Amino acid sequence: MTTSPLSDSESASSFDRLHAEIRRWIWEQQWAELRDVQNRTISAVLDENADILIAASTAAGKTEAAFLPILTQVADRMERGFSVLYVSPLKALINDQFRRLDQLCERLGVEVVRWHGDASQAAKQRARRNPRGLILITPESIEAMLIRRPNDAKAMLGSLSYIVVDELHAFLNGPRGLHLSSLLRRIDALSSNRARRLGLSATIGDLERAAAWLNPNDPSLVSIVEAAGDSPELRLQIRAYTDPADADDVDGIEDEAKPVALDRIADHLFATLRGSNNLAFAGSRRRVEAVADRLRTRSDLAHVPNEFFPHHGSLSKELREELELRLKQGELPTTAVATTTLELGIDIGSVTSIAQVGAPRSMSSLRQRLGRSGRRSGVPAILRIYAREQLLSKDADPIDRLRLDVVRSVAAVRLLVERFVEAPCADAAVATVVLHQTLSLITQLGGSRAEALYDAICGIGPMSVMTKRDYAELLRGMASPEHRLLEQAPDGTIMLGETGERLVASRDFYAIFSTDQEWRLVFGARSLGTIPISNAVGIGVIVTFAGQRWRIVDVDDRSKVLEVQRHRAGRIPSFESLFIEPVHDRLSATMRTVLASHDLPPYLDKDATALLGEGRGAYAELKLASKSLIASGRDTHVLTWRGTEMNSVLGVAFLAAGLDCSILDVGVTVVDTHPEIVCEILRQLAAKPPDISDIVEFVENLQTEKFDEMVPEPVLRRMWVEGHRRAADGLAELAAGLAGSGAARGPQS
DNA sequence: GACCTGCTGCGGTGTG
Repeated sequence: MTTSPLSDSESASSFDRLHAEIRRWIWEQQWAELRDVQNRTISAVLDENADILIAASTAAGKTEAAFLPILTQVADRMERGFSVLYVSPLKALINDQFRRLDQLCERLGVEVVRWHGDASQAAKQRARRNPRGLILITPESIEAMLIRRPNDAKAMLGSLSYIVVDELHAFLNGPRGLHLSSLLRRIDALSSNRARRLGLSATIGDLERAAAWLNPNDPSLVSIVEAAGDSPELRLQIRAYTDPADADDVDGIEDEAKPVALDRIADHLFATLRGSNNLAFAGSRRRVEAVADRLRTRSDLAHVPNEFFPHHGSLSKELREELELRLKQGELPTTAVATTTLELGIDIGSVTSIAQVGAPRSMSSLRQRLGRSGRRSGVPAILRIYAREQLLSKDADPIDRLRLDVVRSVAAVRLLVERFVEAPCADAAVATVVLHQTLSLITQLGGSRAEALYDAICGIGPMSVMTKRDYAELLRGMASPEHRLLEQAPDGTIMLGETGERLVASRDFYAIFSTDQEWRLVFGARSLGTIPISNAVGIGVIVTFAGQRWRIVDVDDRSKVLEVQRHRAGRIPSFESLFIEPVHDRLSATMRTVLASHDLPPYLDKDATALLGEGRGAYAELKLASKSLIASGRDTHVLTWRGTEMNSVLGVAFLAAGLDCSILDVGVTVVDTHPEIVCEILRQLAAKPPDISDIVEFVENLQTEKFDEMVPEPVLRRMWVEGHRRAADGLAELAAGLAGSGAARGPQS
């Protein structure tokens, strides 16, 4: 405590500019020095007046970087109302940050309040009466505050100095980001001075887009503080495993008579990961359960304590928190088998290695996962990818012969080394969010006019893709006798209609995403978690869940509770979903590069090396370097080597031409159609590309978001067009290339 | 052939 914690003069100068009490606090923490991100953010906050985007990898000290200078500026503020609004996508993260900030803030005499659904009502009430200092809140709680207590909201949020958005990358895609972006605009409207915005983010693919999210008025005014990547040494291996050709359920529970790839993957995980802390990412909840079950069985057979536990969104909070605590304390070796639940910022400490079951599909996810390993300096990050392929019969489909799971694993490693991360993409949720925000804003204001509503919600930012004409049509649909969401007074004021009142009053209104109804599994007094309502249940049915096996002993259909007891045998419940995680153009293109090259990466095991060789052999034999169409039985595969977005648009163009098709990761399969015909269609697409407003008529599943069923169909179609325009613009060029390279002969064509 | 996230206000009962 006697020595200065700072080494160079630049640090010293930014350190010296912090509040005296904060400097004392830093000394007491015994920090050796301020990190680079922290120094640069302190200057940006104190010297400039712009919004700030802080992009740095996990555990780089972003929170302190933002809050040390912010607290320096607001510590002595006397004005009523909160000074700083901190928004987080997770309640758990709010609790973590509260623990980190509370002690420092107390020293400064700055109040901090946690404001989310599980936070103390009494503390919220106190803060409502005397709003001061920091408020840590979720988007949904902002929504509730604005519509339930609009007057209090103005007193609390009407004089903010700063808005800090944590995990900004989590808001760049999808409806929740659009929702928050609208809420922040509504907060701006409560105040005469716009609060400065700071975004804290993991490494992201497109800093410009993130800056535009933060400040849609003028992205060029956003200062970007990007941490120099100090990536640790990476040790990696790609291992491959093969399922039998006749396996009917490769993610089911173990059957000794019919072993599948997952059994041998579990053997290797058990032998390699036991005794240390690790994360194994298995993709789906069903596969997480399947892997955790196999690992527990192996522990039982070896008469050793089990140290492998499942972690996913359907497990009860208690079970998840027990596991998170066990990982963080690090006293017992622990491996969590997880979906994406352990990617975001929850504090679980550092782990020895990362296992990835199945080839990665998203580079930003892969990087985020890898960031959990090798966080101490001098310790390497370790990644093992377990690719799964099928034993092929003589008449196998040519696509399967390409060994795309091994190839995608190798491609992902290449992109990891190149530091590629996907940029955020356009999404389909604009109409749902505009409808939701229209109801919400009318409630907040107690009625409004169409023009004012349009300007407030769609005037600027991502929702501006909706035109005034679309908005008028949306309002008419909302007011129609079918929906009765809105009514219009004789003077033109728009108010809530009968159904609108009921919708806004319900507890389910605040969140912009919907959740399916579920069964809750209860063992004695303990809640284990939930499974979708679609699972067939009955007394005597055996399920595998939370890494153990259970027999259903009672079904309460009214409260949707299943009472269970422990059991030996088991079946894994299904968590069905219609959508598949999209693949980016660059990953598909890199897969082709991998197939076309001849290097044998040293990090492949024997089987992966052999399978990569097989895939390359098939690629050469099918002449795919020059050909794009492969006949397969009565079908034709069209290999675009593009991502999911482009393949979807091409698929819709085939539908419009009267052909059935399905979407692949690297192309499209046209069903019951000869390559010559497909080639002819492609030539037509190249010569006279269809208007996207015409082919959208062939898209069937337009209603994908929470309130879409109340949006007029023509509006949904126009929003789809806006979201796919970029891909559609490239359709003619793609089709010309594909038609020009013609057809390869498949084995049985 | 996918994943994740969130929630008000009231009335009832129990406790110090």
